[in-house]
Amino acid sequence: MDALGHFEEHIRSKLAAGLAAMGFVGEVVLERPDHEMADLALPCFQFAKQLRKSPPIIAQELSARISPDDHIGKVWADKGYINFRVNESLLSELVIKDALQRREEFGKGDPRPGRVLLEHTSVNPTGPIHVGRARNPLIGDTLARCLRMCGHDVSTEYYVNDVGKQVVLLTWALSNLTEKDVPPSERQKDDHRLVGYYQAANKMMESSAEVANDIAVMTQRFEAGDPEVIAQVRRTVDLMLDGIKESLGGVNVFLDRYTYESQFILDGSAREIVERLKASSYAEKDDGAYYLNLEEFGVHGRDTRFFFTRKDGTTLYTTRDLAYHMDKFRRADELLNILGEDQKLGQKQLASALKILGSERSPECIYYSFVSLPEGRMSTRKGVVVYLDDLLEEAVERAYQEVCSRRPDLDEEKKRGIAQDIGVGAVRYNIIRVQAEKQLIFKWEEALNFEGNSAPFVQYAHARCCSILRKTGDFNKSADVSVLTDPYERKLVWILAQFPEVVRQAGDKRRINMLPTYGHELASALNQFYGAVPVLRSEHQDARLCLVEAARWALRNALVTMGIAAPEEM
RNA sequence: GGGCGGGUGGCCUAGUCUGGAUAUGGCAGCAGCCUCCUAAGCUGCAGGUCGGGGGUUCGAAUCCCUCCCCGCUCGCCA
Repeated sequence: MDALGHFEEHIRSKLAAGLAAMGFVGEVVLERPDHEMADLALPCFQFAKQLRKSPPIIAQELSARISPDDHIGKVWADKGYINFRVNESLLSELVIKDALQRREEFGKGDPRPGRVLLEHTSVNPTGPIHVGRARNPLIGDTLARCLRMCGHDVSTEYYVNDVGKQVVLLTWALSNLTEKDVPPSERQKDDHRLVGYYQAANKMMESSAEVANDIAVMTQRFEAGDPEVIAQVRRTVDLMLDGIKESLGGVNVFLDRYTYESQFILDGSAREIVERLKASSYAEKDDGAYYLNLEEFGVHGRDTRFFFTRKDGTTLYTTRDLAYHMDKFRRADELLNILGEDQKLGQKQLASALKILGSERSPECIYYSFVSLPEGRMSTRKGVVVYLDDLLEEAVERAYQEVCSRRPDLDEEKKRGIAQDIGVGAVRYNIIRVQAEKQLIFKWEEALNFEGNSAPFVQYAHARCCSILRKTGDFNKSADVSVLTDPYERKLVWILAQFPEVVRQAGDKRRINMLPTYGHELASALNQFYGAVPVLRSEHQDARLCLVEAARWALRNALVTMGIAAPEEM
């Protein structure tokens, strides 16, 4: 248990004992009021009925039963509440010691059992990744980092859709068209370059029966499991995927594994799923195509029919996805999927089908709303689109301009490095800070915000800590921190103490937007302390340096958990 | 039409699961602060029917009902 947890537990048990003595049986749930008001509090209204006394009197009597001790600094009753201030010296000592000793491990939870497989991104490899879908890798990667910080064993995975008309069409385009047939691409990266081929082939297929036939034949061969065509498509997809991987790497997203959809055709597992489903009592047939009737799974109306073969007997995306999930369950204990909100029905059907297949487990899904533009939904086809590459490039460039104007003293390489950290951080932070279900409209001025509630704000606080620490050299790391009694110091310690719990909750509740919220709060407390309390050449220099270093680790670890670099100067 | 998700000052947002004291911050606006550890900062001011209505409760942004608005979705596509 972290330091703060001990305090809470201590106070809770004292309260429970006190209430029991007064005749109350039940649960005691503490609250965290505004820090100005109290550290911890218990509203006493809930006990009024059972104890037949008014809340202020209960609070009064209960507070009289509890006296300050090594954990409790102060206890008092106020307006029906019983308030606590913890023993600040002890809290400071425990929290600061914890941070200084555990350093990059500060905030990390104890190892938890079970393997977690987190699938994210999985965007179709038919074009560069755009901001509309960029929430997926950023939420997925941040959640993976957060869960690891919580102590989970996590691996991340991208499901590559290398099956279907779209990728066959693209493959056809690459072997039948040349550079002359397509408009020049703005970027030489393959994922951008290939879009022209895809669009040109699409047009040709519409206007030429011969081309359409070529592609249809190719698609049939693919679906029949022709290894040659599958391999050819795979090469095309890999070209596109390399571009996507590069974009992801640009925002610090790296996946542990890429699983190709075609695998489940080649190894026969999709076929096996078909046979097993056909044998189930839910299977029905319409014009030769098989489906599951999911009426009794709470899927109503027209959605109750969940097709798993075409009338020609070939498998569908959903069939392969089932095979994939069965495969994932063999490799992990817990499955997490990050999905666009358009996947909800499909996932409900998939979960039902998994039950029919005899799986007791189903994946846990986290859905996000697409990022749209002020003019509407993003679409590569319509040209209303902002690519992740463009956003990142712009963010890094803007950051570079800022660094140049603020820090002309730095050398070029350093300025570029800091600009990179800031640009990437700003992009990640701005997407992560909003809860996933909320619809988000992309605005350049917000995405490129370097002030206020932004990554650079948190990074700057970290750089400030580093700057102080750099100037001082060695100091007494076991200095007596009980001298840190200034309100700014106490506030900072209090927020520092929440860090382990914030990480835990962000992971357990799958609400990673708690991380930026906390990061901003922590950075803000550090900045206020910085402005109000001198550290260097002050009377409590060593104690304050300990606090600064503890804050430095918390800021750094919070940033790293968000996949954002913690530059030492900026 | 059905299902799911969102609606919090001009704009963005936390809090909603687990009801509790004056609703969290940011942006934009206004007024201040760099002879002192980096002003990407700090301080102050101004700005709110928590979509509307009803209910439950000592107490509702939070729970229940209802209505409104926005998004997604309802393929033998992937």
